[in-house]
Amino acid sequence: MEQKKTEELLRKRLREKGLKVTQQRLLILSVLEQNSGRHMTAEDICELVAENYPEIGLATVYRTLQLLWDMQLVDRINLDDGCVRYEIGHLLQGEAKHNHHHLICRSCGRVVPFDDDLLDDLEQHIESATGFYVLDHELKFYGLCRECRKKGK
Amino acid sequence: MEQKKTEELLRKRLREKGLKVTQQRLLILSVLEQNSGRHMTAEDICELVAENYPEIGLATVYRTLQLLWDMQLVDRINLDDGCVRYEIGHLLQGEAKHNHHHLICRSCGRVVPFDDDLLDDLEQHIESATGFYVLDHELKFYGLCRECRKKGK
DNA sequence: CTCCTTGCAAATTGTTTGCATACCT
DNA sequence: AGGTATGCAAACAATTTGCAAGGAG
Repeated sequence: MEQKKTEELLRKRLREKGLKVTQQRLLILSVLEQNSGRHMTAEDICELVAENYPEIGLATVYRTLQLLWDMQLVDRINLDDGCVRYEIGHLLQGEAKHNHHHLICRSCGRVVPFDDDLLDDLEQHIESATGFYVLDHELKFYGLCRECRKKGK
Repeated sequence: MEQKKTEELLRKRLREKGLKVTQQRLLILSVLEQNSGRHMTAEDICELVAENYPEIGLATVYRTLQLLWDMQLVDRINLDDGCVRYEIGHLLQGEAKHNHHHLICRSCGRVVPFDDDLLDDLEQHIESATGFYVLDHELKFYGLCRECRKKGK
C-alpha cells in the first residue's frame, strides 16, 4: 500500500510535466522501494529491473534516476567509491520524517546509517540567516567504525 | 607563517611514514593554501602548480591529493558536477575550529559556504550512541539561493 | 645505492549522448 | 498522429595504472 502511494505520486508528477508513464519508470521506482535499505548504483538497479524486464537499458536507468531525483522522489548519495547511489529515503519514512545520514569507515569502508533530526533546526537557521531555501541535504561522517577501532588502527 | 606551519606538518607526517618530501608535494599543498577560499579540482591545482613547475603531471596531482587526504591535511568535497574538489579547510581555521558546509543551488548551481558548529554535538552523540569515531564530515544542502527565489522558480 | 616518486601514455570506468525505433496519450 | 521515451553503441571525461627514468634519504 505504501507501494501504491509512491507510484501514484510518480504518475501525478509525470502528468503535471506532460511526461509519460512508462513501464520502465514504474519498475525503477518499484525496485528502489523494494530495496529501501540499500544504497544502489544505476547498475544495481538495472540488473534488478532486468529480472522482470530484460530489455531495460542502462541509459534509461540513468535518465530515469535523474528524473526521479529532479522530482524529489529519490535521494542521491555519493560514498566516494566512484559511483553515485540512490535510495528512496524520506518518502517511506511516513509523516515523522527523520533525516538519514551515513557514517563511512575510512578503514574498512563499511557504511552505517544513522538517523537524527538535528538538521531541521539548522535548515531553519540557514534560511533566516542567508535566504537560501533548503530542499534537501546530504550529510556524511568519516571515521572509524567500532570494529576497526577494536582491531587497533 | 601559517604557510610554514602546514608545510612542517606535511614534512613531519611524510617522515613518519617513511615517505619522501618532494617539490611536487610541497607545491601542491602550498597552492591549496594560497587558494583557501576556492574548491579546486585536480586540474585546477595542476595548472596552478605548473606556473612554477611546468613539468608537473596530472597523475602526480591525483596521487598527492589522495595522500594529503589520507593524512587529513585537506578536505574533499563533491559538488555533484562530475569531479572531486579539494580545499584546505580546518587546518587554516586555527584553534577556533568551525565546521564548513556548502549550500548548493539546484537552479543556478552556485555554491554558498556556510559555517556552523552544530555538528560537534552530533559527532559526540554519534560516538556514544554507535561507537563510531568521527574524524571528519561533509555536509551539503540542496535548495534555492536567494537570487533564484526572487526570480520566481 | 636503494627504494620511493614522477611523468607520460594507455587503460578503466561511470555516465552521457545521438539516433532510429517503439511507445504513451 | 505526434511528440516523448527507449535501447544500443559510440562518445566522454575524470581518475587510475604500468612502466622506465629521476630523485630523496
